[in-house]
Amino acid sequence: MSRFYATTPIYYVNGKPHIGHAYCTTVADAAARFHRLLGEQTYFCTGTDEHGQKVQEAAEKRGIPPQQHVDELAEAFRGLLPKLHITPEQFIRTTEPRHKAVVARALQQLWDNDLIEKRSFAGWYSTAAERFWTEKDLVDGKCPDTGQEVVWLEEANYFFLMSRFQQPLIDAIESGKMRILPANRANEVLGFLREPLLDLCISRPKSRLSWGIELPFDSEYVTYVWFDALLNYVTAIGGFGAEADNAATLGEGAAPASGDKGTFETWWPHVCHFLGKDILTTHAVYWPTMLMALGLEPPRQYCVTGWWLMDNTKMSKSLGNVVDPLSLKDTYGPEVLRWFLLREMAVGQDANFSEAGLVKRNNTDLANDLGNLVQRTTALVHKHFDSQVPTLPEDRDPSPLLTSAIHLASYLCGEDTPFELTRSAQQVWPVEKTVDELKLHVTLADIMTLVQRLNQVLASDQPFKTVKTDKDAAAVTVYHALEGIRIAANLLWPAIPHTAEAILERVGWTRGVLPLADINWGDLPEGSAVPKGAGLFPRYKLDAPKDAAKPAPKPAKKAKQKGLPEITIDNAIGYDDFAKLDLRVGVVKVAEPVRKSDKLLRMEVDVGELGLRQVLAGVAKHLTPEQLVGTRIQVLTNLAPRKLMGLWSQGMMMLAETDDGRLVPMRPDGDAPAGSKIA
RNA sequence: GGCUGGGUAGCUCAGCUGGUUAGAGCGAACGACUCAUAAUCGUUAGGUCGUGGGUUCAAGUCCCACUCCAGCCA
Repeated sequence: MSRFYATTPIYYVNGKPHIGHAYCTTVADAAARFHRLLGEQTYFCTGTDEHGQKVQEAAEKRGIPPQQHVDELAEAFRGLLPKLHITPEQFIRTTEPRHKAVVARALQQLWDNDLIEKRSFAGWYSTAAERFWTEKDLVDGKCPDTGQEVVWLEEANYFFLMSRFQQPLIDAIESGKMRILPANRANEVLGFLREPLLDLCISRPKSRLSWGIELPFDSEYVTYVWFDALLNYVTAIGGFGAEADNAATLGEGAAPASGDKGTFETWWPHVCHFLGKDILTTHAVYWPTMLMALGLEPPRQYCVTGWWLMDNTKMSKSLGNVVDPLSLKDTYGPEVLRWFLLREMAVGQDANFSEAGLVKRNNTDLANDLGNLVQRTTALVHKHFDSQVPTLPEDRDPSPLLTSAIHLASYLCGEDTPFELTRSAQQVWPVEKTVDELKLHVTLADIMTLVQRLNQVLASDQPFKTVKTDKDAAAVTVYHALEGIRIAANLLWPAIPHTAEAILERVGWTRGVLPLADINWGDLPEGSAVPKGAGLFPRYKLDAPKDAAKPAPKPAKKAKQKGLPEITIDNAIGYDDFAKLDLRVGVVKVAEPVRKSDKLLRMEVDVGELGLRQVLAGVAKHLTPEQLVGTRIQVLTNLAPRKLMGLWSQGMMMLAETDDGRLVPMRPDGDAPAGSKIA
């Protein structure tokens, strides 16, 4: 059985989590889940990087010990995961004793094998940038990055002899042993490796940096970020003697499951490192050479993700263009955010982030296509099939289009079934292929073609019609539609896990999410109960940006119909404009004159679920309080509140104004209760 | 400055080893339907495939130059 060990970078705790962290982790989570669907044994680890100067300084600034400082920040990162429905097997922190022990053992081994050397080194040091510069790097004698003063500093440090592994690394990449996706990133690394590879400085004197892991062979130094951070990938799965510590720290059940050869060999090198393109060199050059020096295989696979842009520039605090996309999870829910992140961005490329884009993805993919499909299908079951999965009648074959949907599903699941390609599905790949290539956006698009095909089937088979004349025919369509939904939901589980599980229940499936190999069309048990429920994905409307260039108002459509006179509407509004109005039936509970006003009446109006609203209306000359109390009126409830005569008005009473200036309240006919929407 | 990749319909992009009228999604327009969350289904979109040369019976698809953009490195 093949294995898949997914990692994210361990995130540096010098700030709060942002969309970049969330994205990379979400992709890794979804990829791990997809591999689980493929029947592979998977392990997924993320965590935090907690040493270094910036952390040390931040803690000093707050006047608290660094450990306390990082404990708090690590929690911010760890706490984000469940909010995004991300479920790693492990969360690792570099300040944990088990990890420090691994780092010490690894460094000692390299020292013993003469792969680490002490060298003295001199250069212009910039405190602000935390690094040395050469003479020609300097700009006007100052740090080229920060523009701050630099000082000439001479110090001895320890160097990892990385240069010795240049050729083995090139070979590993070119032979495909170390696979970097997307491919252009591999070229980038190879380009970097055309130049001579230098040795890597891996230490800092304690005088400059105390918050780090001490070198086992020189207590005057701590190790700098590389060995400290990158080795977490090995610690997490029990390398360098961490098995016992892991089991003790994580608990037996939570530690990586041991295979026949022990935990570390179980997972290494079946790893896929997910990372942003900004840390490609450290992961694809420093890290594999470190592993080679330690006698280990280089990582098998990398997935390099792009950046989310705002208005085509990188999101950055200094640019002030950060609207904290993460907060959108609170507005629209984690599943919608996950869907947007996974579906909108081609893995490896940059993409633009916008709330409008997220809303659009939600509305078109999730609400219109998927959610509505579930809704319309189960509605038929409730109306005509006693809320049970219909029984398939004998001797009735599915329609050709329905058959193609069935074939499409099994094709996605990996069977070599031919199916008819249509205009909207010209190219579809088996899930296994696109997941292997980590083109998850394509995987999701392909699965959605199944959803679209099912909508086509309903339009063409018309079960809502045939159910009246030929119930067996309707039963065939509805049964298979439910089955198609069940399989689509199963396949979508890696992206939208909670929703997928909810959909499975909705179609009467109780066996949960299955691996692809166990998905068989027709397993949905006839007669199982189909529960009722509300819509899965609400549609959202987003106000158009104020400054957006408004398209020229279109001339009103001319209604062409025989016998209907043509009219021209100069000030026509679209349905969307109308839909902005929240008109409700209200029941007047209290009505009284407003002091010092001969026009205004103050009312308290019950508008059902919206509660009691205070409404002021200028009708005192036309109506008495007695004519209003206890009666029903129409209220516009989402008009911006306004103060009149010192009193807030939280709604507008709808009135007809006659030519002679009388005001007549609009009274709802019938018995619609308070709060009913008027449309 | 060096290296790499890219400039294809309003937007986002597919177009493998050169070969019938250059494709999809979104948006837009029009039509159909009414089971459903005003949703769904269908039809339509004529874009000098960055610019200029070249190879070829034939180039978005190969070669050269130029230009613009992005990334990596220094």
